[in-house]
Amino acid sequence: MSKAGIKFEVIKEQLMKDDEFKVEYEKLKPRYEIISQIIEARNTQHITQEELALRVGTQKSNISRFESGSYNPSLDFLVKVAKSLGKEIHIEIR
Amino acid sequence: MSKAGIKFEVIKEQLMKDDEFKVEYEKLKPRYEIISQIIEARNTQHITQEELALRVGTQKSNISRFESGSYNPSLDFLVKVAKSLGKEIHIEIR
DNA sequence: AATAATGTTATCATATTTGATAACATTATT
DNA sequence: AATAATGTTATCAAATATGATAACATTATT
Repeated sequence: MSKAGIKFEVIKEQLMKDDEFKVEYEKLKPRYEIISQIIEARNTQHITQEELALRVGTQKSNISRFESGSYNPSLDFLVKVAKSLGKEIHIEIR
Repeated sequence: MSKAGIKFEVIKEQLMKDDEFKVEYEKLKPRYEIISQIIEARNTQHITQEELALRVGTQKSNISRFESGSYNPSLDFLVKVAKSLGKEIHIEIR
C-alpha cells in the first residue's frame, strides 16, 4: 500500500472521527445551549450557585453538576432552574 | 357568617385552586408544548408511533407513553425523538 | 498572606426515566 | 362484521437523574 493510501486511510479515519464528533455534538448541542443561557442569566443577575440552589430547592453542588454539563437533565429540572432566575423555558423543533 | 361571606370563601378557594392550577400549568407548559409539536410533526409526516419508535430505537409503547405526557422526559430523549422526525430541538429562556 | 466566598468533585441513597414485553383498546380497511 | 393497523396501559428490570453531604479547589476580599 502506498503512502498516499495510508494517508487516505488516516484522513478517512479522521473524517470518520469528525463525523462522529459532529453527530455527538449535534446530540449535545441543545444541552450546552441551555446551560450557557442559564449560566449567563445567573451571572448577569449576580447570583451565586448557592443562591440559585436555594431558590431551586437543591444543593449548590447539584447546580454545579448541572452547569458542568455532565449529565442529561430532565425538562422539569430545566424549568425549575429557569423559573428560579425569573425566566421561562421555551422549546421548539425545527 | 353571611351567605356573601360564605360565597367569598368559596370563591377564594376557587381562586386559590386557580393559582395552584396556574403554577402547575406553568410548570407543565413546556412539556405539553414540545409534545404537541412532536405529535404534529409525526402526523404531518404520516408516521406511526411504531415507525417513530423504530427510528428512535425504542418501543411503540414508549412513544405512546411519552406522547401522553405522563412523565418528565429528559433532554436527550427529546433530542432523539425530534431527530428521528428530521428536526432539531431548540431551547431558550425568556 | 490569611480568610471568606464561591465553585467543584466524589459518593451515597432514592426516585424516576427508559427500554422491553405483553395484553388490551381503538380505529381503519376490506 | 371480520381483520389488520395503530395506539394505550400495566409491569418489570436496568440505567440514570436528583437530592444530600462532605471534602476539596479556586477565586475574591481584607
